[in-house]
Amino acid sequence: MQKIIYLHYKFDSMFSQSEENYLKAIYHLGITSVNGVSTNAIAKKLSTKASSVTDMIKKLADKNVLIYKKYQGVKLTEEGKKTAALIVRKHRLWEVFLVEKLNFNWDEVHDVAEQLEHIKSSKLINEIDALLGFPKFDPHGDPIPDTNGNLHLIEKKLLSTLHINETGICIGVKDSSASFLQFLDKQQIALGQEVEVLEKEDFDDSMTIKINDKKMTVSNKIANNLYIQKQ
Amino acid sequence: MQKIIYLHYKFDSMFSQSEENYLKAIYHLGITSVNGVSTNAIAKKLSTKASSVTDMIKKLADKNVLIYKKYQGVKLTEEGKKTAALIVRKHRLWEVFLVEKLNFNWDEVHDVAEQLEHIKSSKLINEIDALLGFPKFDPHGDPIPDTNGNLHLIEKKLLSTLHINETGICIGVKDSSASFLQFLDKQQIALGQEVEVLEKEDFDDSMTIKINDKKMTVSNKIANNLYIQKQ
DNA sequence: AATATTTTTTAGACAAGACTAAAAATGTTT
DNA sequence: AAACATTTTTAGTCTTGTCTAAAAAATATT
Repeated sequence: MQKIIYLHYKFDSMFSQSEENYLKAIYHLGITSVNGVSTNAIAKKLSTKASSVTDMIKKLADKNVLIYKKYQGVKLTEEGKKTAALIVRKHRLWEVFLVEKLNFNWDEVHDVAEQLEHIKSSKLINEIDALLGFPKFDPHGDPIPDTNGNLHLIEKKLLSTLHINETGICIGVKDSSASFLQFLDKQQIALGQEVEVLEKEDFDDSMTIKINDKKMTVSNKIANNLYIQKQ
Repeated sequence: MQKIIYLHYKFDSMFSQSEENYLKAIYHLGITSVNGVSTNAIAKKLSTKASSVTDMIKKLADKNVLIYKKYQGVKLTEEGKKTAALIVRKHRLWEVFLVEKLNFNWDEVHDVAEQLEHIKSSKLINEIDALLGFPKFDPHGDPIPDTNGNLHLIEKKLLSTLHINETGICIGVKDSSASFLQFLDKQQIALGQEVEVLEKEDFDDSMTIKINDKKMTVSNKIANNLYIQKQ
């Protein structure tokens, strides 16, 4: 008599930290494009070499989280998308936790969340979610995928695309580098504030806006990195 | 003209996850003995092979966190002790966090804390410490080292060493395996409860105690794993 | 003190993940 | 379509951390 043992491979997660980082990078890169994600794009995103990427995507293809045809780039499978989304979920929930509960500023959370996102415990992340009151967005305005990896996309435009007299609410940043976030802090620009476009300068694409009841001029680079929800 | 670059190796931590696990194991094993910690003891603690241990302790000796002489076992240096103590600090603070803030039971925290203890961010752990109100003990009654790695030892005895009519307070467990902790839960024995020894049985070293105003008989195995603070 | 046993170390191998350099495929020009 | 440029892959190497098997040292036993 022999007992059959069912291996529950999907118990929590079967991916190494490195594999998770690749999945997340491909997920982020693939979200915009309909085509496959190129080896070089992945290498650039992860600050690694194309040859290392080729090695890893072969491994991930064997694990059925992505489709790989030589020289054709890669595409995540449904399983791959879900796995990646759940890592993103963890990352963003930890960011909210750090800001809401531990007095981190929004420019300090990234590196720590980058580590915390790899902690394997579904109870842990669900309890964090509950502790925070099931937030739907992280401190940079990015949406938090639900427990199934689905995310509720919200309509948003870059500030730079608004026309004169249009108004909206500042709901996110495209560039979430510490330097940009610190710049916004200095200018007292924060998410949730109301914005109105007063003037646009053709010469350098700068624009004059009223934000938080203060009038100010922002460069195109700034306007290109602030997401606005149209009212 | 050449700029001199000072490398701040001590920034946060220069140890790999594996190195940290070895340091912690040696720290725990060395706390009791005055002699060095043997290769085999480390291998057993980490469920690895003696040959792997030899490799690693050579590397750690090169990094000046321990003293190693062939066939003589190892001893942590002051730097090694501090490094290890700070990992233990993180582990125990995370355990408190999980129990106090995330509804974990004391028998569920170990594996998750084992992962969380490797997160590198001094701000993170200090904020967790503050959020918890600077606790001095973890959920199993073990002391939490301070930011310098020092720990305040408290006088405690095993329940098994108490004599008839002696009383005390249950303040910790020696064995913190899930099965022992679940057993205590079932018996409604918890830290903080008052204990009085009513009877001791010479035959099997079991003892009858009054705990939490309930009379019960506990085996020697139990009494050997419960720490009592004498009143 | 000699032998047996246990512990520890060495030597060599392996897997994961990264790298360099060169080859192959694809894309772009003219 | 041929030549050039870019991207991607392959082949081989390296590091970290692990392992097995065998050798060496320390400890225990007779």
